[in-house]
Amino acid sequence: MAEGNRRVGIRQVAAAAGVSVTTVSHALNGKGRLPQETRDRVHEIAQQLGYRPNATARNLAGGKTGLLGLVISQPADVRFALSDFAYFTYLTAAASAAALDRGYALVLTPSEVGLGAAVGVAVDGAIVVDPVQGDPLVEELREAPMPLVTTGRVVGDDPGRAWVDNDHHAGTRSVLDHLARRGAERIALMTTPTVISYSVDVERAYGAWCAEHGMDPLITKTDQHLTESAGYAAASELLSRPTPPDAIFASYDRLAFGALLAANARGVRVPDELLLAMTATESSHGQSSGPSVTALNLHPDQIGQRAIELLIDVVEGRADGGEVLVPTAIIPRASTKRPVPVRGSKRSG
Amino acid sequence: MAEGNRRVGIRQVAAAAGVSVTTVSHALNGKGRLPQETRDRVHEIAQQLGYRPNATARNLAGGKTGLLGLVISQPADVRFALSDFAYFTYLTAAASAAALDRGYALVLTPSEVGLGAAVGVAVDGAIVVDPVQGDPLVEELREAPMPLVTTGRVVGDDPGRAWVDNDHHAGTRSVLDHLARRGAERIALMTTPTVISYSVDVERAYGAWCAEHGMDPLITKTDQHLTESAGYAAASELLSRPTPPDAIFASYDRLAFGALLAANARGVRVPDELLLAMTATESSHGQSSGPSVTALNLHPDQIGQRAIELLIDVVEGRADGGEVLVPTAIIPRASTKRPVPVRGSKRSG
DNA sequence: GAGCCTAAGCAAACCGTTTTTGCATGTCAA
DNA sequence: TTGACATGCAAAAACGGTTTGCTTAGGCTC
Repeated sequence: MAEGNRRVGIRQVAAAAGVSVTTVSHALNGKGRLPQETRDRVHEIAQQLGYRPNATARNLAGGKTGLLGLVISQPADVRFALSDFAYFTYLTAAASAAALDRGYALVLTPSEVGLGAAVGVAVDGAIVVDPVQGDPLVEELREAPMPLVTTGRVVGDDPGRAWVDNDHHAGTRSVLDHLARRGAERIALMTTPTVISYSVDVERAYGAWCAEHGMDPLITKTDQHLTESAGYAAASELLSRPTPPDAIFASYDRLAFGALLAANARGVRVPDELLLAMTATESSHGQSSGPSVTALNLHPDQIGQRAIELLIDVVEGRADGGEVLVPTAIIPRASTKRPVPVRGSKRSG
Repeated sequence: MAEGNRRVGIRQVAAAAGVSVTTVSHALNGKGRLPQETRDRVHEIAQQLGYRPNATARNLAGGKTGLLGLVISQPADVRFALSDFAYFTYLTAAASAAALDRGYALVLTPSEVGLGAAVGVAVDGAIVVDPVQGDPLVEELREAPMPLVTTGRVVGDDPGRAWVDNDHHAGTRSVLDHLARRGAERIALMTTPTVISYSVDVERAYGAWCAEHGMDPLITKTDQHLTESAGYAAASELLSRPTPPDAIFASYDRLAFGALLAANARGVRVPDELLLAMTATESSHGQSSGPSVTALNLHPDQIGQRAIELLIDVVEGRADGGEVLVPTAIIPRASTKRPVPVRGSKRSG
C-alpha cells in the first residue's frame, strides 16, 4: 500500500484527499471544525495510504518528548537485588506495554541516576515505584515540577497526590480472616523494617484486625534482605517461643518460603500445626518443596498499567491527583488447607 | 543559571556568544570548519547558560526517533516467566542505562507485540535477547530492515551478523575443568531442550570436552519450565541410575537448586559424594538451604551494555556486523569444595 | 592588480507535525 | 438589503534543532 518514493506523511494524505494539511491534522485528531464527512474521508485515505504519524514531529510541535520514566525507589542503606522481585518485572513489563499502547515510550531509569538534568533524555513524566520514606528522588521530581505518579504512597504525604496501590488494608484483612476461619488463634505477621506505604498499611491493618478480634499482635521484622534466609531466621525465632504462633502471614513470598523451611526443620507440620500465608505475585509458585503456599496476589501488572494510565492523564492535563486502588485476590493453597468449621447452623442460600 | 523567561535553546546561546545558530550547532557537534577558539567559547557559554539540546528536535532533523527496542525472544510453546530470570533483569537494566548515557531511550517491548508497524512508536534499532530458533520476530526485523543486535546468536545464522554473547565455550570448559580437578569422573550436564545458542554452545563444548577427556557424555534435559521442580526431577532420575554421576553441571541456577534438593532428599552429600556447579548471575546466591553452589557468572549487565553499544554503532553507521564475546567467571563455592589433588610434584613458581 | 583559494561564519531551507489566524462562503435575523 | 454569525477550510507560523549553500575577508600567486 505504501506507494511513492518517500514515506507517506501528512502532506501526501492531504494531496490525495484534496484538502490542506491543516484539515488532515484536524480530521485525524478530532479537532477543528469539520463535517463528519470530511473527517471520514480523510481517515479513509490515510488508512489506504498507510499513513503513520511521525511521533517525533508531533512531540516537537507539542513540546513534549513522548518519554515516561520509571524508577524503583530504594532505601539508601540497602541495595536489594531487583531481580529478587518478580513484582517489579511484572509491573515494568505491563507499564511499558500500556505506555506503548498510548504512544509513549517507557524508559527504565537506574535509581542511582534518577531523572534529573544529568540524564541524557528528558521525560514528560515519571513513575516512582514503592517510594521509600525520605527518598530524595521524589522531592526532586516534585520540585521540578514533573508529573509524577507513585505506586504505593509516599508515607506521610498529604492527600491529593497521584498514586496507584493495592488495597493492602482489605487484602490483609482477607488473609487474616482466611486464617482465622481455619482455626488460627495466634497469627504472627512477618514483615520488614523498610518504610514504604506497603509495610505501613499491612502493619496497620494487622493491628486493627487484632484489636477487633481480641488477638495479641505479634509482629516480627526480618532484616532488610528479603531472602529465604531472612524468613528462615525470623520464623525459627517465632517458633522457638514458649507460645509460638499457630499461623504466619509473611509480607513477601521469599520470607514465606524461608518460614516453610524453618517449620520443616523444626518438624512443625504445615498446615496441620502451622498455617502459612504470604503476599505474592502470580509467579510465586516458585518454592521448591513442601506444601504450596496460600497467597495474596497483588497483580503488579495491573498496578503498572493503571499507573501509566494515570500518569498520562496527568501529563496531558486531564487529571491532577488521583488515587487508584487495585484489588488483591487471595489464592488458597495447601499451606492453609484445613476444614472451615461450620459455625452453628448458619448457611447461605 | 538558567536566566530568561524561556528555556535556553540554541538561539539564546548563539545570541550570547555573538555568533549564528549554525556556528553553535557546528561547534557543539564538532562539525563544520571552525577554529578551536570559537568552539571553546561556544562550549563555555553553552555551559554557563545551562544549555541542553532538545533531543526531539535533534531527532526530527536527523530523521530518527532516539528509541531503541528490546525484546526477549520466547519459544512459541512455552511462556516462561521472565521473572524467573535475574539474568533478564540485569541485562535490561544495564542496557537501559547504557542507552541513556548515549542519548537514546530503551523501550521494552512485550514479545507478543513485537516491533512491527502495530506498535505505537517506531524505533531506530532493536535488541533481541536469546533468539529462539525460528523466532519470526528476528526474520521480520531483518526484512524491514531494522538495525538489529542479538544477545546470543541465532542458531544457524551465517557469520557477519551483529551479536553479543558470553564465551560459553570457554566457560563450560572452565567449569568442567574445575569439577575434574576436584575428582569428578562422571560429570552430567543438566540443560533444557530450548534451542537457543546458549544451550547449543554448552552442549557442544561439553561434548568436545568429554571426548578430549575420555569421559562418556551424560546429558539430561529437563522440561522447558526452568524451575526447581524441573531440576529436582531431572536430578532424581540421574541419581537413581545404576552408575550415577559424581558431578552435575546445571545450565540454569534454579535447576541446580532443584538438584541440590534432590540430592538432599536421597541422602547424597554435596560436595562429598556429588559435586554441583551451575550457570548463574550475580544474584544467584538465592537458594535457601544446603551448601552454596559454585557458579559460572555470566555478567548479564555487561552483555546488555555491550549490546547497546554495538547497536548504536550499527544505527549510526559506524558498524555493520560485529561479534562481541563477554568472558565468564567461575565463582567457587561450597558445592565443589574439595581439596584439589596435587599431581606429582608439579608446582608453579 | 587580477585571479584564486581558504578559512570563518551566516542566512535560509528543512525535518513533519500542530496550532493560530484569517478568509471565503452560506444562513439567518432585522 | 444588510450586517451578524456560523461553517469549512487554507496559509503560515511555530517547535528547536541540522544542513546546505552562500558570502566575506584575507593571503597568496602570477
